[in-house]
Amino acid sequence: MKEESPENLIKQSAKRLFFAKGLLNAKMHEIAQDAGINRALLHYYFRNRDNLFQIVLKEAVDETFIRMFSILSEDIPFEKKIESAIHHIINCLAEYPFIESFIISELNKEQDQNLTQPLISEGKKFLKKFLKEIDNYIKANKIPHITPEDFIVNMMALCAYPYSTMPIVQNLLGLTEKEYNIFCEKRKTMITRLVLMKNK
Amino acid sequence: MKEESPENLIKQSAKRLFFAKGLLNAKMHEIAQDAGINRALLHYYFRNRDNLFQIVLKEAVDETFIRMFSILSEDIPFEKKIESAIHHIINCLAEYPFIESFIISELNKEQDQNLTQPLISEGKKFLKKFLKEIDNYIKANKIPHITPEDFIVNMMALCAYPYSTMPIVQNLLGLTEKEYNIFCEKRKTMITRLVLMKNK
Amino acid sequence: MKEESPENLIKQSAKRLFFAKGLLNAKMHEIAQDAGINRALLHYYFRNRDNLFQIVLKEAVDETFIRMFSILSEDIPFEKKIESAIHHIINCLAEYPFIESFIISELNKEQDQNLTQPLISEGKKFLKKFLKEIDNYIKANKIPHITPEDFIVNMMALCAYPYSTMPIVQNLLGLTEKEYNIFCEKRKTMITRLVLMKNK
Amino acid sequence: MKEESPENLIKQSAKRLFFAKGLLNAKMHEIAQDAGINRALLHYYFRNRDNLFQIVLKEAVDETFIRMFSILSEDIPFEKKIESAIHHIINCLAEYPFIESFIISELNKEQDQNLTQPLISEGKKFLKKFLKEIDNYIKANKIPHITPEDFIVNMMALCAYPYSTMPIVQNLLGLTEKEYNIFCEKRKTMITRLVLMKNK
DNA sequence: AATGAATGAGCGTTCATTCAT
DNA sequence: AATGAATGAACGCTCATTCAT
Repeated sequence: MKEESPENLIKQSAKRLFFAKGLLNAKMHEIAQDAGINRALLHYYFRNRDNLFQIVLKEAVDETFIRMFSILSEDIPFEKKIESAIHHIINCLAEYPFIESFIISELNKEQDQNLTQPLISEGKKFLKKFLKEIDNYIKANKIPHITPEDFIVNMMALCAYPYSTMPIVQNLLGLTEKEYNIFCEKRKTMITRLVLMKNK
Repeated sequence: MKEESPENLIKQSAKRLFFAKGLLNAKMHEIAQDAGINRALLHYYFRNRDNLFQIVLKEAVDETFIRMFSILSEDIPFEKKIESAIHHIINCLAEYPFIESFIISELNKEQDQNLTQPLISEGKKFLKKFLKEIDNYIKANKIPHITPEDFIVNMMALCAYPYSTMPIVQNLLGLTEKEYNIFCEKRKTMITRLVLMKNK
Repeated sequence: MKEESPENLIKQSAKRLFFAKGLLNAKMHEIAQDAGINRALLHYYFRNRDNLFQIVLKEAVDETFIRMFSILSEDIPFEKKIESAIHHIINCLAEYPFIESFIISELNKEQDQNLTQPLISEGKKFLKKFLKEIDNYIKANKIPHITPEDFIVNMMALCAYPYSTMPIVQNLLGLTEKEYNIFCEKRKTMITRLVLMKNK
Repeated sequence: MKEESPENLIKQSAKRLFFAKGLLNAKMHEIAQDAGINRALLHYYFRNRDNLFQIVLKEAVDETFIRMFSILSEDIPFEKKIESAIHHIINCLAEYPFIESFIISELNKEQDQNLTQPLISEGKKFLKKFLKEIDNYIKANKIPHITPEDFIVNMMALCAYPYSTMPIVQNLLGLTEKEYNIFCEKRKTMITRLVLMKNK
């Protein structure tokens, strides 16, 4: 497999620590250790910390959010798209539960906003069209009290929250990691019904 | 006022940086600077970083989550309690949007689990009773496809998500800080209706 | 004495290593060690390496070269000024033999030219007037084959060379450090006579 | 041509960076890059940095200083020899202006004194004889106030100084690189007259 | 109570050097 | 002979913490 190359090993380790284990401030030496390589080799391949950030973040954002925008922009029935997007986003979050936390945490450091520039600009472009589409659905189905903005925030919230809060909620509910993943997985259909108001 | 004491100034600054501004890894010197005092004085009052963490975290957890448990344990009609809790949690998050992110981020460092010990144990005790109460409500109102666990996760998710993701979502929706706060505020009633399935 | 303050100790050590011992690339830890203090304290007082460079270099340049410009700009007889300047520059070089080497070495790294900006601009302004003064002297005394530019380069060369090359020349001439300093000191009058062409 | 061999390419690059461009602390990677070869190949041919130093330094010292000793030891009229030596040393310095700076800089690091051992021992042997020859010339021509030691230091100083200080002096005099080289070149005859006291 | 000064541990990064091919 | 990959040692710098006053 091509996965064995040091570049990929490093990127996998970085993603695992940043996005999967939630070590938002993982040290270079931790990443190197996780990848089973020397600290200096990390710089040999990725120059510096920021560069490694940008690369793994871009890949992860493309796979999850940009892909979600793409799914929701397809020319298929609205309800189908929503279901598909919910499945996609939950599948992604099951792999990288802390990706949103990481992005937010980086943003709050207020350094190079460039990191999320693509995500924001792509997202705005996408939203402009999509909010209208939601509005049509809301009116057509006479869904009360919910704005298009609420609709999309609700959808994301219901998907993402149990992942980003996993360390606490899993514990509170007294579930094993496996059981908790099943719990989150089952929510796919529940969330779809809830946001589309198909409560029968 | 008691607020002027250095202890309180420091705690306020720590909470502001950690929970309000989302600087999850704020440096001691930043906190001292924000409080307008000397870096060494910080250690004089709070010994070390971890100790400061514990103290401000305990206070914040008591004010938000323990208080929420308390509200939801009161002996008043279920729907009233839910509405009250939603108001409470959103009010708290409006002040400290990143408190959950902070807790999770600290937990992922896997050091002293003691930090959230009280939150977890209190929470488990509370949940044991409350999940049954939800179950009763679900059956009584014939709400389909939703488990008690879903019910509470949904409630929290719909409240918390727009706060923890504020830096992105506010930007994506093209709202000012003020407009975004109003947007979140308005969600109170929407969320109440949604989780209680009062869609009329 | 005020010399005992850590700032001054550090600056003295930096000057000693850079300008006196000729360790043009002295490490921060060497300077700290020479000053008898902690490595981190160096940054406490001088922020970073470049800042320390700038400060000690500016002080040394002001004391030696800017002062020389000042002496040679005084309104006293030409021959007196030359004699005075030669004494001044040799006295300075006796303390910091490698100051010129340091400046050149830094310049060749081609980073912040700002370091020597003041020296250059002050020097140009000074030279414009002074070259004319030399020209008058050359013509008045009918000194043959020497341009004003040669005159000043010769003067500096005769003073500076034995200092910048001390480690070799002292050894070649088989002199102790003390003897070599006396040798250089004695050159003051010889150089004065030579550049002024007073060979009687 | 033999010049194309990697060894020679590397040596040329090292000399260019060390002696011509004045990058006294040029990195191995800069030398390799300048030579258009791999960083590892540099070690293949020259083992380590110190070894490369020794080799290029020995070659340069032989070409300039040992050769100068040789010229000044020839059995021809004193004044002829001086003139010839001045021409030789200035020609050498025009190619490698910073060779003396490099030697001194290395010496000040106080590691292997072996580097300049040959230069020193050859020089001492040469000087022993030559100082007497100068002394004879001084007495024969009744040159006042100048010792044989001064004589030779003056000669070297007047030749070398404008080269080692080129980055500053060229700038101060407001000359282009070409103009400055001509300026230094013209000094040959002036220096010859000055040290031999032929001021007519 | 309050502060400037001081320190040790650690982090990101560079660099000469070596290894494997 | 030649090169990409890999490593250990060191360097500049930061930061939490302590000391002295």
